Amino acid sequence: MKTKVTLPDGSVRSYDGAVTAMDVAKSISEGLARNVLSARVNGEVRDANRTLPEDCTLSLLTWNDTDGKATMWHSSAHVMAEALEALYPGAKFGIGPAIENGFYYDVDLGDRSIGEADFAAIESKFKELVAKKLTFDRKEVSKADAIAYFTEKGDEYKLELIEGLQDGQITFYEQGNFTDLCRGPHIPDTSGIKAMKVLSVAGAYWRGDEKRKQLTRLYAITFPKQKELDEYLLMLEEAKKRDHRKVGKELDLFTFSERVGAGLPLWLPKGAALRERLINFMKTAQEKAGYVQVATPHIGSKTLYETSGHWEKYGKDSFQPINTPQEGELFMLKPMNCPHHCEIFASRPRSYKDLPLRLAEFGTVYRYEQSGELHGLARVRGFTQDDAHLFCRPDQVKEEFLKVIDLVLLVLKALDFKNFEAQISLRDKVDRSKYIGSEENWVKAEQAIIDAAAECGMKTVVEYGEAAFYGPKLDFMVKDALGRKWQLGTIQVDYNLPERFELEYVGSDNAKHRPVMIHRAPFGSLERFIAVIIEHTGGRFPLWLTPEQAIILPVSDKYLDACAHIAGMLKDSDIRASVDERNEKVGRKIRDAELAKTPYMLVIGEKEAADGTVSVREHGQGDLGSMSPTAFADLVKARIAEQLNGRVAEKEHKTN
RNA sequence: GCCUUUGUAGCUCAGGGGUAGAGCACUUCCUUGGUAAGGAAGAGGUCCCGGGUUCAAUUCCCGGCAAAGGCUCCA
Repeated sequence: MKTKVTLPDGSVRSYDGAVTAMDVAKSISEGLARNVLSARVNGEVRDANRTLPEDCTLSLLTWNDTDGKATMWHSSAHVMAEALEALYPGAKFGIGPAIENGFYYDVDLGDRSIGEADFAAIESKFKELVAKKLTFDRKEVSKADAIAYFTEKGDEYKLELIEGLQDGQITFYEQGNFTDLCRGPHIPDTSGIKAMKVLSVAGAYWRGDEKRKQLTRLYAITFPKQKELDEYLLMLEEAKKRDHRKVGKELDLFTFSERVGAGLPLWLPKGAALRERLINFMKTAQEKAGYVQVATPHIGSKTLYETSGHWEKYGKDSFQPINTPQEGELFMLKPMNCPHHCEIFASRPRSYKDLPLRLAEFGTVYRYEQSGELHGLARVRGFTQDDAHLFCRPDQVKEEFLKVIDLVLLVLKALDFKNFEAQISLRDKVDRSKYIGSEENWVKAEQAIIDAAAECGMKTVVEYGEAAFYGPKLDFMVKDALGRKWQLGTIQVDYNLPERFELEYVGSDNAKHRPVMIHRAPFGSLERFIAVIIEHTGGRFPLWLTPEQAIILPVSDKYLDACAHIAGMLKDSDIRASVDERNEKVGRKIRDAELAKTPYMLVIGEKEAADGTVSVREHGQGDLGSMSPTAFADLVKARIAEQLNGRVAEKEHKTN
């Protein structure tokens, strides 16, 4: 018998008799064999020490492969479980998968609990086990034997998992003193695990069901080198430094108050001004794109939300209605702007010539979020959407999508997001019972979205079954500077509300027609959007957006008058600048301005005061030399113009 | 809402059964200094809130509230 193996580079190797992936690795090089964690055989990831089929394609997976990492983390989860079983006898185990960064294991400790203080003990037990160079032995077992094993052990979670499996497809993996129900694959042995850290502990419902028991979920990560763990921990520190809650406080942008209430942000002057700039940016762009601005109140009659259907669907999970003292009328804090906008559409007869009608409002809405769900500005209970509703004819959907996409791209460019993709959410391919609206309209709209996205040449993924019941949608996902994913802008087609509000327009045929409604919010919400740009930029906002564009630093208070004069000139050029009048040395003023992330510092001393120049220093760059105030103003304006056209970003990146 | 952790000066944090500390920020004074921290003095606290144990609680216990990390949910 011969085994024929095709490697990723296309080369074919032939072996006598049965071989494993590990054998193949050894035949290539000892070094490779040491690094092999698992293998992809005919597309399936398997243990490296399993016998290969006679004819197969093989990729040897190491730490450099996502699947290789996942194998090591999954094996690490088993070892951590063994450690937990040793430290907490009688613990029962749920599931322990590898995740994007590391792994976790869900465990039922009975009435015991694990806190951060216990991490060290778990880590040292883990290291002790790993040092034994444990191997993972795969065993195929019958369903009856599997049930017998875990009945004996008294682990009802594993028994429940086994129940869902087919006899003949059940495998156990055994390492050291620990045997687990597991599909595999696993690493050859634990000698490659050189560093381990328990990261956090949290509660997690068994099978994600809040009605079932809450298990203790222990998150951890392992690495093949201590240095890599150190780097990972350093990266986590970096992310912490960019945390919008921390940066927001440092830059005096916003705050929260217990007395005002959780999840209700208070915008400080600098933050409020930054918000205003974003709003004005969007307003200007929307005006150019043919939107009209409307304004509606913060509450609306409960009847309005009964009409829209929101009351029935979300009423229980909303802030409860407020009532009037005399008449007992019920009002809702508005959770969304669309019902109000529908009423504006319905306020008078509409002709097809009026369409598309684009109603825009920076509308503040209030949504109840569970207390545990609140998170800085990213998840709040009161927030302002850059909302608009487009009422159009079915044949205008694509054109409107194109225009909205343009708007979103403008935003992404102005904020220096280069890494993004569009997700198109369509109907379930099979089950169409839950969707409202005619087949014809859906087909048309889905095609319109796909075409519009294609025409813009965006990186796009299509998800079937992700559409809302009322229409298909397109969401923008961006990656920030640390590679974390965020969902920002959204564009959604809605067939439901026009129906419920019985919206109509008169067509060219003089008959009544139902308009299509499109919800869209390029920022999503200002709160969330600002949170994302803070974390993306680390607080070093684009020049056009930043709170203070320049700070003027007198070398001594003899030059305060000269500084005031420069400040006035800059103000006339619409540049945001102030004078640091403190009785400190320039070195100190520069340091503070650098820490405050002020883009430009203008030093004024004897020389500048005499010849009317400014000595310019750029944040993070250092001294740029001196120039006239006008030249500086021009420089700032040119920078801003470039940023708003989206070109400066790439340039800056190259010089960095 | 649930699990784990946390709550001490404006900020970052130390401390601990006998009514409290540091650095930065702040105020005043000295200093007038040229590209990342000049010096000195001073002021500032309901130790998150409520209850309990104790001769005595900021510290220990219980209950709230808020925050952090998760889970669940999300128009």
